[in-house]
Order: sequence, then structure tokens, then C-alpha cells
Amino acid sequence: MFKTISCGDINRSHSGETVQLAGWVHRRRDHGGLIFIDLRDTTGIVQVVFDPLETPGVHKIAETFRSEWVLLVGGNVSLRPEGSGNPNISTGEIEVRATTVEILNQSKTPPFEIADESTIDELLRMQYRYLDLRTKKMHDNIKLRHKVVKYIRDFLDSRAFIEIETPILTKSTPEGARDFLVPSRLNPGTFYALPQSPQQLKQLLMVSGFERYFQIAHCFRDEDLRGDRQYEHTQLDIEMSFVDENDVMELVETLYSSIVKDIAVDRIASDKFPRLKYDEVMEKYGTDKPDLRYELELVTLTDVIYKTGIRILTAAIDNGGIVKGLVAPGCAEYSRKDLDSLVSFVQTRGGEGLVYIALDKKAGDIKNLEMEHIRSPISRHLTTEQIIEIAKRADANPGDLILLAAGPAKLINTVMSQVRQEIADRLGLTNPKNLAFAFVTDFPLFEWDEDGNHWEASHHLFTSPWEEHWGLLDQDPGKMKARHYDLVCNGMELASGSIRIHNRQKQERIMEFLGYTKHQMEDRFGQILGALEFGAPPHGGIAPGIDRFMTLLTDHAESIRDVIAFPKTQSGADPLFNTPSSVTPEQLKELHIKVSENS
RNA sequence: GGCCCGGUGGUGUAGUCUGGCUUAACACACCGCCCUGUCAAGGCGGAGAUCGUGGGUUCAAAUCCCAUCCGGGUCGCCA
Repeated sequence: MFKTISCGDINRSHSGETVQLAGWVHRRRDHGGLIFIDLRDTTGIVQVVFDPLETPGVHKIAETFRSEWVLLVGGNVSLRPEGSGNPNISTGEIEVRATTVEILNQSKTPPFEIADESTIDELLRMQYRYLDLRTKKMHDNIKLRHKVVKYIRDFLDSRAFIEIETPILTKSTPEGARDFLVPSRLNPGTFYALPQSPQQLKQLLMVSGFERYFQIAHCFRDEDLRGDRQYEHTQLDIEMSFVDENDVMELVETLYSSIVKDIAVDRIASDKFPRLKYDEVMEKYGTDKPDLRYELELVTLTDVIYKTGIRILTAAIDNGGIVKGLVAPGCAEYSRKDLDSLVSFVQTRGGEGLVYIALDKKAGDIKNLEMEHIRSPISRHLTTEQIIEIAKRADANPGDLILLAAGPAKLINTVMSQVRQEIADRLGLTNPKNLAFAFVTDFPLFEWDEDGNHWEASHHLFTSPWEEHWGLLDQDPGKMKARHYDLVCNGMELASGSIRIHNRQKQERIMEFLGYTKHQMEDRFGQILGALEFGAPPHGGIAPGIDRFMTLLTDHAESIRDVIAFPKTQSGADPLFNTPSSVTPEQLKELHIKVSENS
């Protein structure tokens, strides 16, 4: 071993000891006489002193040190002279007085400083990811991730779960997300697919009788990337036999609240996660993954607004749309600029616009509201009584700002849910230390797809409907509820799960309803349908995303890219490896692949 | 695929709207010299940028126009 102790582990109890350290030159402070080097390894930073009077030879070498050189330093730990301690670092009471030094490696001047406080272009960070990962910030993120994953493994192990690996080369199932395909060399013209999730595999493991399975699983989806979406992400895949939705939710609830309590100690979360119905959260928050750190509920105002006859709003209602409002408490004083930025916020997200009604707090009480207290582009189309009615319905008071948007329900919900988030940010209600977990339940089993003009499974087609809803399949499938539950937190979907169908006939009824022919069922799902015929136990599970969860646990993650060691850019590139890249004609030939000219 | 923001020495930014006062400014980093208690050390000096790329307009373009590439956000998409 090169070192007898790590930089960050030294403290005043080691005073007087002789140590050997290895690490990187974090910073150097050359006084001409004394030279101070902050030596950094993965545990932290310690100050090394090179004294020209005590060790002139070693001091001479130290004059050549530059940032990020790799050193092996021998020396004595000593308390710093009175008054020269550094309370900002854990090793600030002591220093190592160097007696020997060896340069293990030199470094070019790095393209950016290895420091947490610097903001560096993300492309450059990715091009030199191995340097970006040297920062304490990234070390902390990656180490915390390790801790969380280890905690999960220990937790589930202690509850009799078995971790089982499933293959990365699996079968393409064209529904859902786009698959990543891998050509088969031995079977020309055929392909494997990378798993979008081990869904069918874990169900098969339940049929195999393992009863409690989990896996830290890599999942692959060839869809556009975002701050919270990468081509490949890691999920905690869980499946259990002989359970109902409560068992699964309670397991996750205990696991997640324990992680917060034991690892992310600066985070605040409750032990019990509220359970909310899908219809209710869509109405109140406009999204199925609401941020519950604050209230700010949306209000449907379609009827009151329709009565006013204001054309710009009622036109949308005539076309089948809705009007939703949101009260921004105490924001009546918003400047024209503030308001304009909200309007364009809505417009850049596909909305027609945003109508505001500011109620001057001078009115005192809502009953005393007069026209002079109203600031709104639609005020001249409204009577005082109408404004009071709107305000009452929205539960707005003088001093508040009412925001209204009209249009198709889906769009308005999407946009207004984002306005809600934006207002909460502006009001400072989004403390990242608070983790507002909740389960969303009672999802519809199917969603109508306008474009394709057919029904789709809103979760996936293995999800069981409520037992008493099977009768609705032929009558009113849109009303069928699913045994499906999501874990949400701070406006993020963290996990999705369900109780599965474990009966072949029932599974085939769903597939048939979704438009599959017998032949297609057999071709795509033959393996799972077959397994369901051999004593498949009732089972269900859930799959929490690890990457998203990690961003909630750290202070230093702007996106999931900050909790993944080697992520990809929004266009799916890795600037470090410079991939995707072309391959040799020989490789293509072996794989029976021809690249078309016009691509 | 649509929309929005951004790209200026090694890094981070200013300058762009309103073309010329720019020999492109500032901070950090880098190089040299000075300096014995600093810790984002300090002082003095120095080097370093054809302003993402390609066209165009103009007497004149970092600045205006067109195209294109790259990064980020967002809608679609993500069972």
C-alpha cells in the first residue's frame, strides 16, 4: 500500500505520528519560503507544509508541483501553529510536515479547475468526465448512490428478497417505448432487444416460485432524452407473490422513509405516504405526479367563466375545452414584466395564453371589491359581481393574483400544473430538503389514443383491472380502474407498479381488447401466456427509478446526469467516447447489416 | 419533428438589441519574478481569442440576414 492513512481521515488524534499519503495536488500556495499544498484524495483534503529550513531538498522539489500532480508524501502530523487553523475543513486543526516526497505522476493543466464552485459547460464536463468526477460534489453524489443501493440490497435481503439477474439481450415487444435492437450474427436478419424493463422476466420468476425477487436493473428505452430521462436508467425492480397493492406500497414506504432517515439525514420525509386517487390529483394539480410540498390547488372554473361570455375564454369551452385557475397568494403586486413572463411561460409550453386578475389588497375583504381594485386585461368585460364570483370559487382574496387558462383539458392540465410549479418556485415553496412522497392510485386501466384511434394500456398490459370491473371491458372500458400505483415525490414520478394478471384467459381478454390477434399474442407474449397456465401465483410489484430518486437526495444534482457517472447528452451522444460512431464494413457484414445510402 | 435559450482566450462572463468609439473588456486559471503561516494566499509583470461553422448584406460584421452543427430546456414521445 502506498498510504498509511487517507487525507480526509487525519485529525488531531494523529498529532505526532509519521504518515505516508498519496493524492492529487488540489491547490498550492507558494510563499517563496514555505510552500503549502492541499493534498486531495477521495476522502478529503489535508494541508502539507514544505519548509525550506527543515527539509531544503524536499522543498526544492515542491517548488515544481502543479495542479493535479500525483504525489506520495511522507511526513509528520502536527497541530497547526496557534491561530492558523482552518475551521472550514475537517482536517483544519492539523497539517502534515513533509519529510519525503515522490512525484507519482505529472498532470497537464486541466481544462477546468477541479472545484465545486466553478460552473463549467456540461459538454466540456462530459468530454473530460474523468476530471469532472474528481470534484467533491460528484464524488459525493456517486458515493451517496452507492450507499443507497447498498442499503436497498441489505434491506430487501433482510426481508427474504432474492436478487436475480435477468438477460440484457431479450426480445423486442413493439408496444411501449422504442426498443434498442442488437443484430444477431448467427441468425441473419434477426434481432435481440435490450430490455425496457425486466417486466416479463420478473413475472416468470414469480411463476418459478421465488416469491420475492428484486434486481438493480438496467433498462433501455430509445426515446428522446431529458434532464430526468436517459437512454439507460437504473431501476430497483421488485416483484412479489401472494400480495396485494397494500403490501407492495407498504414495503416501498418503509424502504424509502428508512433511506431518508438513515442515509439522507438532512432530508425531511414522513413515515407514512399519503395515498391519493388519480382523478383527484388530476383535478387538483393537473398532473399525475404532483408536487405536494405546497398546496396551490388548481380550480376548474369552466362554468363560471362560460357565464361571463368572454370570447377569448369561452371559444375554447365551445370547442370542448376547459378553464382552470390558480391563485398565486399575495402576488397581486406583480409587475407587468412578471406577468408577461408568466404569459410567455404558458405560450412556450403550448398554451394560447394566460389571463390574470390581480386583486388589490386595498379592497380589504373580497366583499368590498370594486372595479378600481382590479387589474386585468379582461376587467372591462367583467362586472364586479362576476369577478367576486370567480374569486370566491378560486378562494382568492384581495392581494392575490388569479391566473386562468382555457383550452383542451389535457393541454390546460399540463400547462397549469407547470404554472403551479413555477409560482411555487417564485414563492420559495420548493425547499429541496422536504420530500413529499405520496402514492397515486386508482388509475384508469386504459387511455384513448386520439392519433391511433384505439385504446392503450395506461400502465402496461399485464396490469390487472379491479376484479369487479371486468364486466366493463365490453361496456365502458374507459371507466375501468387498474390495480396500479405510482410513487411520486416533489413533482417527480419515482416508481410505477401494479398487481398483475395471473390468469391466461384474463390476460388474453386484455390483449384481444387492445387489438392483438391470436397469432400476435403467441408471437410476442407466448412465453408469459404459457407460463400463466402452469400455476402462476397472484403477484405484483413495482419499479422505482434510482436515478431520479438520487437527484432528490443530493443538493448537487441539476439533472440525473449529475448522479450517473457516464451519462449521455440530449442527442444521445457520449462526448468522452465520441459515440455513437461508425463501425467497420467487416463488422456490418458479419451482422448482415447494410446501411442505406440516404441516411 | 415543433418551439425557446445559449455557443466570445484554458475556464466563467461582458460586449450583440442600437454595425464603426474594439488594437474585443473583466475575473479566474496559466507562465515568469518577488515573498516564511497561507488556505479561493498576496504583489509585480507576461503570454493567450481569426467571437461554433459556412454563406450573404455593407465602405465596415462578434454585432444584421440565411443556412448549418453542438449543448441545455420544453411540447410531442417516454407501455
